[in-house]
Amino acid sequence: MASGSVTQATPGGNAGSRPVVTRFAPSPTGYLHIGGARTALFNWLYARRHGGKYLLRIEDTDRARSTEPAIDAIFDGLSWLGLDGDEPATFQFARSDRHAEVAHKLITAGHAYRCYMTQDELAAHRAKAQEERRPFRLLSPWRDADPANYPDAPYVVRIKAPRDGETVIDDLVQGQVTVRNEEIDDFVLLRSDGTPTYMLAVVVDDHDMGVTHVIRGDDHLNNAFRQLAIIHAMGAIEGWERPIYGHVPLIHGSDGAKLSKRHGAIGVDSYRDDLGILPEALFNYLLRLGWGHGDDEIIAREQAVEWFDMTDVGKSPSRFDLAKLQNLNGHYMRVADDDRLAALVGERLGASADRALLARAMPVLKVRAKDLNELVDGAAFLFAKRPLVFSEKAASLLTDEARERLATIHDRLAAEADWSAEPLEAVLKALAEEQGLGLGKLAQPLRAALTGQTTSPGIFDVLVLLGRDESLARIAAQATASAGSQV
RNA sequence: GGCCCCUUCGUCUAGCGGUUAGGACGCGGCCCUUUCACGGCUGAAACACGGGUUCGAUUCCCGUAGGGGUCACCA
Repeated sequence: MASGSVTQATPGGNAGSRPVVTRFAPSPTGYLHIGGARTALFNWLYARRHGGKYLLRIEDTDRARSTEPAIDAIFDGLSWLGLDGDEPATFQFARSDRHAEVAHKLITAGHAYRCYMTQDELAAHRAKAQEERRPFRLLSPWRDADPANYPDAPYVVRIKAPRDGETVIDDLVQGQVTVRNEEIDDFVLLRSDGTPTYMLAVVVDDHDMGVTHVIRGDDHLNNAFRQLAIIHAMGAIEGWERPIYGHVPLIHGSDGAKLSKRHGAIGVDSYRDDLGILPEALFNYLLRLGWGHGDDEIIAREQAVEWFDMTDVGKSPSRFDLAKLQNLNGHYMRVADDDRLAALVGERLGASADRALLARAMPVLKVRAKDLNELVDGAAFLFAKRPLVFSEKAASLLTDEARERLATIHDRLAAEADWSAEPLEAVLKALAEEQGLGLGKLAQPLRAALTGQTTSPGIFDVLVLLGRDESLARIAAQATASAGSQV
């Protein structure tokens, strides 16, 4: 698959012939966002599809920005989506010594060097380049300096990047991408305090973890060329192999701009807790963002493992569409287990909610909701206390005429011994026919009296769910009250 | 600005030289119906533009335009 650099040998070849090992390597500086979740998903899927391993690595080398809550949120989000790593996660910061060790090997072999330029000097060079309107390219005077001339001052370690030729990547998603080596600067490997940079750490960790396939966001495509410089150098020293890359296009917000806090860049936990999304729905949605399998839309986890491949990942960025996610969520709620849904809704409703009642109501409740929040709203009438609170529309339904009918309905229903849907329906239909009315003329006021709303599950289901006593009490409350008062 | 990538309905996508350009979400209409949903049927809606290559381009090549990414002692 991956070809070598045109001008550089790639000792050891590539990782394509080994068993697949993928990894998801988030930096814990924020929460697990939608883009990260999809990257994790693709890595998981690719590993499963090819019978390989899927690993996790926390890139916490930025001590100032890495936080414990962020790490927890990432693990929590991944776990919720069923994307736990196959082995305990690696923490990058803990491996600093190993990273430094590699940097020193690079120096010894002449592939890296100490650079004594200060940040002020660098800034000055950059400013000058800016002023002269030419691209800034670092040319460190220390690249080929004699160690005998090293001053007693702080230094960083820089890679001695190749300056001739070009580097080629055969990307699983993007295809063949070529960059001239002169575009690759002598980036920093070790900071002046001796700590490794991200660029060094990823390469070393990926190598040590045996990662064969690096599947990540498109924003890393340029980095791949830098990382390859390190890999090629270590390849010359110890035979390191280059991984196979797959750079997945980014997910944008609904306005086409980069996902930001303003639109959609909320954590995965927010989709669960605030938007009431089911994990299987987000899984399915994310899967279809950038990847397709013919006309298939509803794709279960097992099916995804069977079908997924990186070659089917599209090359263009996609926009996040909440409406579609919610539609998918509606589907998954309808097929979800009633007890599970009852538990989820129960959590949100608090201890007072009767789980058994919720579970019994679920079949007629869940077809009317596209997320857990709507499910909670739809279930509210079950636990409402008298006197009911009426919506404006429901109140307007309870006219004097309607209240009179409710009185009749109350008496007829009270006379029915078998409180189940069929006989209750028979009673109301008989009454409607007797009065020469459509069933709706009776059902709508009844619905209002029973639920305080104008929409609800089928009225006979509501009657049964509420039970004889509560139903009759709610009807009586409206039948006896005079129009206008809302008891 | 340099470098890299991308471009099919509003959105997600199928398509891999010859199709009435298909599906899904959303939107409109109809049906079902005690409300709202679900479900069914149906309608409007796309190949960014310009050159090539070819008997023939949505499909291949080159430009243009637009969009995105990246240029740190952040990751």
